[in-house]
Amino acid sequence: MDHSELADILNSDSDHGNVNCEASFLSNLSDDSLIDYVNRFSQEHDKETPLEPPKLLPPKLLPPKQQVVVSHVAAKQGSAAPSAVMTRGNYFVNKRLGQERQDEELKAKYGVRSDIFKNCTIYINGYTKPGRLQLHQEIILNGGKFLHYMSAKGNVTHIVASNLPLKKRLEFSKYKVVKPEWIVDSIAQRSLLPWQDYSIVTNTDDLQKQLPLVKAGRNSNHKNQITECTNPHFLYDYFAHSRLHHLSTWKSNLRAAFLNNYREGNFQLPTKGEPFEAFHIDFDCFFATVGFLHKPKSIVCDFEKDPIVVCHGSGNSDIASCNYVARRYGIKNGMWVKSAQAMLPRDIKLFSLPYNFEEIQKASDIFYEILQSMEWFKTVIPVSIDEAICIMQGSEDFSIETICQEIRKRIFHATDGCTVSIGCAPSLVLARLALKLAKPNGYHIITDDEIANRAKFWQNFNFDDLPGVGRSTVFKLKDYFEGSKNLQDLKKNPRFNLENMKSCIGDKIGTKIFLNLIGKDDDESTRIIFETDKVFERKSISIEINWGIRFQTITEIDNFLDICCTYLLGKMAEFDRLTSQVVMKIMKRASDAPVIAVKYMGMGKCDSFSHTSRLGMPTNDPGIIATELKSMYRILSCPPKELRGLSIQFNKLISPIERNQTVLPFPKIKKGAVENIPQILRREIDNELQRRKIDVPSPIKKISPIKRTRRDELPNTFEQQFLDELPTQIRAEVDNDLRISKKIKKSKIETIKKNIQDRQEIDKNKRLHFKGEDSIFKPIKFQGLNSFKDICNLIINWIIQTINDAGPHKNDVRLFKRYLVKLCDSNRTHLALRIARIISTQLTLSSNKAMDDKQSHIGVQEWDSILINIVIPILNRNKHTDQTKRKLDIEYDI
DNA sequence: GTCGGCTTTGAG
DNA sequence: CATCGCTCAAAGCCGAC
Repeated sequence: MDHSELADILNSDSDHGNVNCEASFLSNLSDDSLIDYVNRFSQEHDKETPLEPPKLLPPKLLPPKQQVVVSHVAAKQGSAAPSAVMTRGNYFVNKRLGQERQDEELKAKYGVRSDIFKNCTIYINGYTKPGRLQLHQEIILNGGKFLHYMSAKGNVTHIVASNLPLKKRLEFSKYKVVKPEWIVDSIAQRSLLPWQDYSIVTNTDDLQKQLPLVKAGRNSNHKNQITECTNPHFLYDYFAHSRLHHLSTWKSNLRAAFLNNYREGNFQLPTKGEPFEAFHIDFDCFFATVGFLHKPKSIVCDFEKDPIVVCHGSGNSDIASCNYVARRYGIKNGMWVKSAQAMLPRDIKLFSLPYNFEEIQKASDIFYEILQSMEWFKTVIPVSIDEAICIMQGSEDFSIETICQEIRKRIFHATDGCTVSIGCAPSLVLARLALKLAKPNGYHIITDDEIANRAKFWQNFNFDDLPGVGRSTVFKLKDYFEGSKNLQDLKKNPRFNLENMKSCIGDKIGTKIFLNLIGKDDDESTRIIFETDKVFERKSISIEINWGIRFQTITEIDNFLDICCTYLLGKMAEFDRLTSQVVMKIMKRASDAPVIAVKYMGMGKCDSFSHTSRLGMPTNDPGIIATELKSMYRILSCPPKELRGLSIQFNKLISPIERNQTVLPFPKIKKGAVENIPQILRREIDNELQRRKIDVPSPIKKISPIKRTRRDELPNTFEQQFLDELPTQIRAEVDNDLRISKKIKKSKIETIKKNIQDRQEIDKNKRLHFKGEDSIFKPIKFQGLNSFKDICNLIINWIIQTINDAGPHKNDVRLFKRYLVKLCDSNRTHLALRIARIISTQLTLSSNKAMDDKQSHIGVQEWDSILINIVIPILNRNKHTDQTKRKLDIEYDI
C-alpha cells in the first residue's frame, strides 16, 4: 500500500484550513484521473478501507515513432497499393517474388549500412520491442537474412524474442534465443555483440524449474500413471495429453501466424463485393489417419477394412477420431469407446490407436505450406489444424476441378498418405455442404447457383450440417417444425419463413439459416474472408481444466491457482496485453452425483458457479491477480473436495501502450461516490469538481437490493443477496417457460414441467451449497455482529476511539485476535487481510496527524504493535503460497 | 431503446 | 489398467437507466 501520496495530502491538515497541498494534488490530475479518484472512494468505501488514493499512472511519454519505419511502410504501400491499378496478374507476381524482392528493394532504397549480421539468419518470435517491422528492416539493412516462418528453422542462426512463453522455450532450447536489444546494441556499437549476453534463457536450472517437463512430472515407476493435480507438473502433463487443448492452441497459433503474415504485407485480403470461389478443405478423419500412418508396430490393422479409433483408454475414453469403416457402424467422434464397441457386431474388433500430436502437427504444417504456395488462392484462412478455407477471386487458367485434383494429389504425396476432401462453391455455406458431400476422399464442386433450389440437394443434409446449428438449435427446430427430418423438409414446411425462424431460434441465427437455405452467406460469416484481421484479433485469454481435479485442501487449490495464473500471464505476455477483468468459473460436484465419477478422473455431473471481478485498472501483476483469484475462489465457496473443474478468463485486454493513451476506467462519476468521500477531503474535491464543471450525479434515492456483482462484494452479503434473489429467479424462469409454452403444443408441457423441476433442483442445490453443513460459509460472529461490513465499521470506530488515547483494552484485543484466527482457519484469510488494511490505513492517518501535533500517542504505538505482532503473524501463519506472501509483504512493507 | 454484464451455444 | 471433458467468440437474455 503506497501511502506517500496520501501522506502528502493529509500533511496539509485540512482541519486547519490549509488546502494548498490538496488543491495542487488535485489540480495536477487530468479530468479522467480526477473522476477515477473520486469514484475510487465509493469502491474503497465498500471495501471498508476508507482512505486509499488510487494508484495514478505516471505520465509516460510514448516512445517516438521511428521515422524510418513510418516511411518504410508508406513506401511499401505506395509501391504496391493503389488497388485500382493492382491487377490479379501483378498481385501474383508480387507474391511469387515475395519477401526476398522486398528486402532487395529495401536495400536499394535506404542503402546497406553495414554487414554486422552477415552470417545471421534471424527469426522473430511473437511481439517484440522494437516491433517486428523495425527489427526486420534493421536486420536487412545491416547485412542479415530475415526468416518469416519457423518451418525452415533448420537454417535459423538466431531467434529474437522479448517474451518467450514457456512452451516455446523448450521448443527453441537448442537455438540461440536473444532479446531484441542484441540487435539494437549491435547496430549502435557497429559490431556483432556476443549473443550470450542477450540470451533470453538466463539459467538452465531455472528453465527446468519454470518449465515442468512432461517426463520430469511423471511418476517414473509407472509409465502410465497420471500426474495428480497437486503435483506442480500436473497442468503441463495434462495439457500434453489433451486433444482439446491441442486443438485450441493450434488454432490460436494458426490465427496468430496468419495475422503476422498479413501485417508483414505479404498479401491482401480479398476484395469485398466481388464474387469469390471458396475451397473448403479438410483432412479425412485426420487424427485416425495420422495415427494409422504412424501406428505402433504391435498393432496390426487394415485402414480400409477395420474400424479404427484414436483414444487414450478403453472404457469411458473419448474417441477423438474414427475412420470411415467405424463410421459405417454408427460410431462417431466424441463417443466413448465403450459405446462404440457396443455398436459393433460381436465378431468385429475395434482397434484403438494412440494420439500422435507431433505427427499431426507435421502433417498440418505440410498442408498449410502447400496451400499457401498455390498461387491461385488470394488467401488461405485457417479454420483449424486440419481445415482451411481458400478463397479465389477472378478467373484462373486452370479449372476448379484441376485445382482440386492438384491439391489432393500434392497433399497425399507430401504427407505419405493423408487424404483431404474439398468442397467448392461461391459461398461459404455451400462450400461447407459440398465438403460434406465430397467426404471421404473426394471433392465436390457446386457451380450452378440454381442448385441451391433443387430439392435433391437439400435432402442430403441434416439440420446440424448447417454451420452454427448444434444440439440445442436442432432441438428447437425439430420442435417448431415438427416432422421435418432434413433441410429439404424444413424448406418445404408451411411454417418456414423468416419471422418464424427468428422467433424459433433467435434473430441472428434465424436470419443466418434462412439465408443459408437459399445458398447465401450472412454478412457476419463473410467477415472471415474480407475482415480476417479483425475477426482473428484476440479479445480474451483463458484456461480451463475439467479433468483430474481432485483436491483435499484450500492450500492445494491456492497453489494450483498460482500455476494457472502464471500460465495465463505467460500467455498474456506473449500477446503483450494487460487485463482488467477476471472471471472464475468452477464446476462443483452435483449433490446427487457420485463422489467417484463414472469416467476416471472425470468431472461427472456438476453445478457451475461463476464470479466476475473488475480489477479497476489493467494489470499483469502476478501478486494482484493471484490474490484476486484466491479471493474469488473463496467467494465461490466450494469445499475443496467437491471441486471438479476450474476455469479462469482474462477479459478486456489492452496493450500497455493503449493503457497510457486511453481514458481510465470509470470515466464518469458514479452515483453516491461523492457521498462516500471522507469529510476531510470532501470540500477540496467538491471545489475542484466545480472548478472543472464536472457533473456530480445526485445521490441514489434507493439502493437496489438485487444483484450486485462488484468485486468488493462481501461473502455474507453476497450470500444474502443470492438467497433474496432466488424466488424472483425461479419466478422469472417459470414466467419465461410459460411464455414459451404458449408457442408450443400442449404435449410439450410435460417437458417444460420437467425443466422447471430440474431448475428448482439446481437452485435447491445451490441453496444447500451456501447453507448446508459442508458450507465453508457460515458467518463468524464478532461482538454479536454477523455481517462483515458491520464488523468492519465496529473495528474502525474502535480504532478511532482508542488510537489517540492509551490504545485498546487487553481483553478486547484478545477477543479480536480470536476472531482473526477463526477467520483464517475457516479459509477467510482475505477478510482478515481487509481488516489488516483497515488498521494500516487508520495508523497512517493517525501518525500523520501525530507528526503535525509533534506528539505521539501511546495508542498509535499500541495499534502498530497489534498489526505487526498479532495480525500479520496470523495472516502469515495461514500457509500462504508464494505469490500471496509476496503481496502481503508488499502491503505491509515488512 | 440502448448499454453492459452474464449465460448459452457452437466450433474443431 | 483407468484417462487427459479446451478455448475462443458470438449471440441471447436480462436488468439498469
